[in-house]
Amino acid sequence: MADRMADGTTDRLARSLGRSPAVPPTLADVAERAGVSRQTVSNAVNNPDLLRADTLARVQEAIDDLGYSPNRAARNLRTRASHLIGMRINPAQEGTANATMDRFVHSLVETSGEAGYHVLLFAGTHQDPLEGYDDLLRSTAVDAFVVTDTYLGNPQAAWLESRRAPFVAFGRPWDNPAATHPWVDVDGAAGAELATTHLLDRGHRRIAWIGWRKDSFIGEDRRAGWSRALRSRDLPTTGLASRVEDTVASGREASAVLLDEAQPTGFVCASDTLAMGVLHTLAQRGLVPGRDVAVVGFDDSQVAQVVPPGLTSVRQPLEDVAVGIVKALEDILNHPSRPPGGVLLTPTLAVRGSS
Amino acid sequence: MADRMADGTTDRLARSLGRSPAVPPTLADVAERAGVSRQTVSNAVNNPDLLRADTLARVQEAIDDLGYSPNRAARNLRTRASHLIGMRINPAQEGTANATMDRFVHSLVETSGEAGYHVLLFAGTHQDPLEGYDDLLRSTAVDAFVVTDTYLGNPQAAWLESRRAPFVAFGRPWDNPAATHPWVDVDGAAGAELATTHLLDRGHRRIAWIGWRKDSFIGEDRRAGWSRALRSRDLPTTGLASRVEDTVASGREASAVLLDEAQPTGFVCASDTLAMGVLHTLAQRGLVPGRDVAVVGFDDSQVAQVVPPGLTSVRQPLEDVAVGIVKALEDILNHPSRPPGGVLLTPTLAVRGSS
DNA sequence: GTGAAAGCGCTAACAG
DNA sequence: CTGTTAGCGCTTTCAC
Repeated sequence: MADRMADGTTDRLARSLGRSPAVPPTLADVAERAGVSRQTVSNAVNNPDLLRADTLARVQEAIDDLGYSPNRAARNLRTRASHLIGMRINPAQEGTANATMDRFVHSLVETSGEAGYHVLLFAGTHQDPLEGYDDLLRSTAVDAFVVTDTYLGNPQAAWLESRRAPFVAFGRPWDNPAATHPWVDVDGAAGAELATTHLLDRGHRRIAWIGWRKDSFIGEDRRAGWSRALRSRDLPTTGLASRVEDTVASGREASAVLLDEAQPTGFVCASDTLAMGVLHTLAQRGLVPGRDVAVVGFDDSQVAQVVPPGLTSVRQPLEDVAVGIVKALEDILNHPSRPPGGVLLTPTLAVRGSS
Repeated sequence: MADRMADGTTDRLARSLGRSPAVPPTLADVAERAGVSRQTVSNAVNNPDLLRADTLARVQEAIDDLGYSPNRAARNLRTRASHLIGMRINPAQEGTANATMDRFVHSLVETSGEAGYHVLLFAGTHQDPLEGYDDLLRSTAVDAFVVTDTYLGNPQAAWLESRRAPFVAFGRPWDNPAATHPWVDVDGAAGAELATTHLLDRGHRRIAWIGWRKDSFIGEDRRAGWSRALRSRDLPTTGLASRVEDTVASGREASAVLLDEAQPTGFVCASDTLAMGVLHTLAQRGLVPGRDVAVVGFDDSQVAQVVPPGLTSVRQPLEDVAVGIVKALEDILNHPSRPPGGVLLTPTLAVRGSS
């Protein structure tokens, strides 16, 4: 011990000769300065209640003077926790209006930061949905994952469950009702119903739907909201729906066909991308959105916000999603026994010039 | 040592009774299974050349069997490196077309992943530009930072330099030519010149500029490209430039005034957000972008890509920026002595219907 | 309330 | 080429 102290002091000396905190101070440095043991400093940081007020003050002063912050690696090693949340991001989709995930990342970073967690991003490809998770898990680099693309029917959830890895999903376990992980999702049917009802309130009676292919759970969910709203007023849906790929071109083509064959006065779309396709068709035909034909998108992307004359769009409460996910994360991390549940949030409608 | 071995064996037993890799295997587990020392396993992972081929194969087999991956916390503690790159993200800007940073994050995550680094995101506010950096630095949570909003004249760069913290900036040190940190940037003047020349080639002679306020280094740089292109052909710039805030409304108002007072046939804008403002004005006046008036934006946002009839826009090579930044990061981390430099990349033009 | 001892899992340095 | 020793900085018992 005496040896170590001596070495420590020498280190201090060497460090103070250097310019800046190139080598950060350690617990031992603080202890020495405050004239207490290392454990006392640790307690001052982690269990301040255990210290006498005057001791705490003295230690705190030393901490401030030295600019001490506990070394994460050491703490992580000891506590077997990294306070890092892993999240995989897929390549950015160009040529679409989709930016939900980017907006969500912002919310997640802010919310988890308040809870003392940082977000670790890793890359993934659509080819191998499991890529990246395994390594991070085995090397105990993260405490938990946030899984976001459950809608693809991806196997991450099942795989993570089998590895007993803590995670929370943004999105319901559509294809696995027996799933036991916590999740947070937004009620897409309610969103589409909100959008459709909005158009009904504006006097529209023939309202078309442009959505995704039938194998998309989310797409079918949103579509159900549209048909529910129309049926509740005994209005027709036949011939008014189209299921296409999520591209601007598909939205453009689908809306052209619908306009010709079904004469709708309004469109509700499963995404802003598809809604932009509708705007393309209207522009081509010299029709003015909001005056001649009403259009509503989904996700309230930046595109919806800035395109003239403004695209009315269903807005997912991503901030609340992040809050719910972080809450669920803390739950499973701190109370592993507690049974996990799901949370379904309700979207709102951002009304703009297109309706 | 014998004690420890015995304990280790007991641990193994306990673990194997559990279902899954709830407790990941350690170096010692692999060593025991392969019948070698722990150090040999470490070498197999980090310096495979040091091992004889047959030993390596045996160790590798044990590693695979056990699904071993080195514990990051332990490795980080020992090597004093986290292989984490910190990056601060500001709150998402709603109501604008700006998404450069989101696109950049994707590229950075992918590129740094290939180099063995993960990206740690932390939140920040415009209020305190230093918030978050200090703690991460002192707790040695990250090996380096990527600083992105140098354009605000923010003090991070100077502060990080004074703390001798490794970092690379996306953006030139405009306000500090003496800066000694590496940086990567995109030549905004070249981009605006490219855009302006494009309109000149299409026959336009009166080309207006809508840019940012004079205190924006980036804005002035881009503006210089516009005026350079016009002056080189002896064309007028007087009365054709406007400096406003980066909002759609400002772009709308500025373009309306310019249209009335200077009769431009084309607009080059410092951002897609401003360009969208121009599209608003055109829509209001029944003018068709690309036919009646040409518009070019900056950043090639999703908005530019999907808005009818497509917004021509200067595209920053963010993938190359990320590659350059990661390269610089590896340089300063592995060769701290090597003098850092700056890299200036040239943007391209994505031509669409608006021109 | 405070202090001493132990050890998380790994790798750098050296010994064989 | 392989094994032994030591210790990164911290927190968790457990004495005092």
